[in-house]
Amino acid sequence: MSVLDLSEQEIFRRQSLEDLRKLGIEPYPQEGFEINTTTEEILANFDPEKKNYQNVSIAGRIMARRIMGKASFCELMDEKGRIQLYFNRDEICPGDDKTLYNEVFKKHLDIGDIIGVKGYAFITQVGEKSIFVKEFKILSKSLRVLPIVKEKDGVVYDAFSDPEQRYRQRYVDLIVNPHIKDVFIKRAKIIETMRQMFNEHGYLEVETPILQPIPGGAAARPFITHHNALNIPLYLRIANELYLKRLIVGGFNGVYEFAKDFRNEGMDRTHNPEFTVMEIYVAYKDYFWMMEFTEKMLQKVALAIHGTTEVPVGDKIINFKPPFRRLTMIDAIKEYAGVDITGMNEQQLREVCKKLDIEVDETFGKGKLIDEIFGETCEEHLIQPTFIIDYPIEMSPLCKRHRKNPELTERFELLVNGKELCNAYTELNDPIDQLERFKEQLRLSEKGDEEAMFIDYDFVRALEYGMPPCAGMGIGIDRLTMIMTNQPSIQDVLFFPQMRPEKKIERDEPAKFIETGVPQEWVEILINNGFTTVSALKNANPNKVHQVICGANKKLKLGLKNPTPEEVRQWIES
RNA sequence: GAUUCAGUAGCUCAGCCGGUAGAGCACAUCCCUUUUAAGGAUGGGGUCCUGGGUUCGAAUCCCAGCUGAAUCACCA
Repeated sequence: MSVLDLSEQEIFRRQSLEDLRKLGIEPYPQEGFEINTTTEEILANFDPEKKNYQNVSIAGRIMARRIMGKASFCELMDEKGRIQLYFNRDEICPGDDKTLYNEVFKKHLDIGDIIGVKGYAFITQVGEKSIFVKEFKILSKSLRVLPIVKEKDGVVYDAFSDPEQRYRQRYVDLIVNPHIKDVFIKRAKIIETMRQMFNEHGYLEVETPILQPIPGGAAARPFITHHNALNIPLYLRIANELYLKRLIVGGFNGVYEFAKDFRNEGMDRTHNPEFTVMEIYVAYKDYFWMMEFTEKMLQKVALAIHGTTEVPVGDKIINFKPPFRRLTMIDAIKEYAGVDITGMNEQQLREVCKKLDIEVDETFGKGKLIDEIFGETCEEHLIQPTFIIDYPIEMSPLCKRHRKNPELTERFELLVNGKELCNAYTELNDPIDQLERFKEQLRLSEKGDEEAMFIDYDFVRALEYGMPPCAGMGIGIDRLTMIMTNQPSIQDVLFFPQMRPEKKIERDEPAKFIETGVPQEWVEILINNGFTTVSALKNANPNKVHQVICGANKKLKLGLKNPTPEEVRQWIES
């Protein structure tokens, strides 16, 4: 990296780094730094009358500096919060040599540097709990300038708010917007709460393949990759359902997995190509049992995060207190679209769509038509948690037929805030029916449905050995976190959401320019004026190049002797 | 994929009926012994996203592109 690529401030910081080394101070020391408390504990518990916290050792990042002659204040931020540090020249440097304060502290420390300090807690004249620093140690020098966010009386100044930069450089976001951490702490708590509940029931947490030869268990386009040693294609899983059910065949009564799934589809506020789903399968249960289990689970999660079942989401309050409303899909359509679709055939359903002004495709079968009607007319109304039950059979190839109506399946989805949160079935364990359903999917696929499922013969074989009756449920952890933390976008509940790659500027070494005949003094000027590669220079108009570099020479007052246009032509044509 | 908006200093943004590029914070030098969005003085720092066009002259107007955001559409 050339010095010209650095901002002035970055150059100053690199200079400080050198100066520190010259003073015998290693800016990146090997040894650790013992800490014995946190900013949070001191601020919460320090009491001058008790004379506690008189020997503290803490470490963190410098987030603000106020220097005034012999005394200075810094703000130190650790994982838990910020506390003010008080530096006094004669305390830091008791002898005659004031270098440590005047040079090291005042000149070579910057906002963003990580330091360790030892000292005692006290209260300043203005009444702020602070640390009186007796010693400090540089633990890591920061060479980049942090965006500085200031705050007074709850008003934030110069917030670091550009979403692109926040997501691309999440580490900076977490430093300067520490409240972002809360979302992720809550996310971990949500998962912990669920895991604890499952374990109490005696269910086993398992891991199943992410690289799968057949991407099964859902309808979605997969990511494809290749295994060299076996010379076969492999898919990143779109779901783990079929593997978990194999384990139920194998004799476990309950298995669950927090799984990263991958789908090669669009990205938006509620979709990221990789996302987390929790799936759980419990033997000898049906979907009614699973609804109650799901209600209890969500109630526990809401209580763990909010201490109440009432959760604020946007301008709404969502109440996770069981029991949740249960509504069949047909009744939902009756209620919100005002149409009774009971017993309708495909043609009649098409007419309903037309009447309701719902766009449909020729390839849609009955199931998809009903799903469209439901999606268009009902979803947005289902704000409070609502189980939508008994889906048409065409949409649910892994779900058991309804015990009373063979056109339907024993499936429920839980809708919250107008969005699907959970999906669950009484699982299909009839191997012959399962094979038929897979074959129907194959027909849909041949008809052009890109998301129709593949046939997994090994899974059918497993069912042929016998799977106990079983209920299964999947829940989107990212969406659950969005609801529980009141975040409108999936990007805000993922540390590192998928982004387009950053544009890289191609660049040749200066030596390559010199090889083609460009005098050394002009190389950086060319690079800085957009001719970053030799080939870019070769493709340029010689007159333009001449004008640009002569212009730069004049503008930057470099005092170089301008080359003749003929010389420039030779660089380019050589 | 469609529409709208945005891209100017390290950060937040102003300038946009064309005429030498601005502020606050941050940074540098100096002053200041308890300050707190510390303060005072001085100073440095910009391919005004990129490429074309109009023009004597473009950050500003026009066209195209890139990147991002919002809304909508699509997607179990």
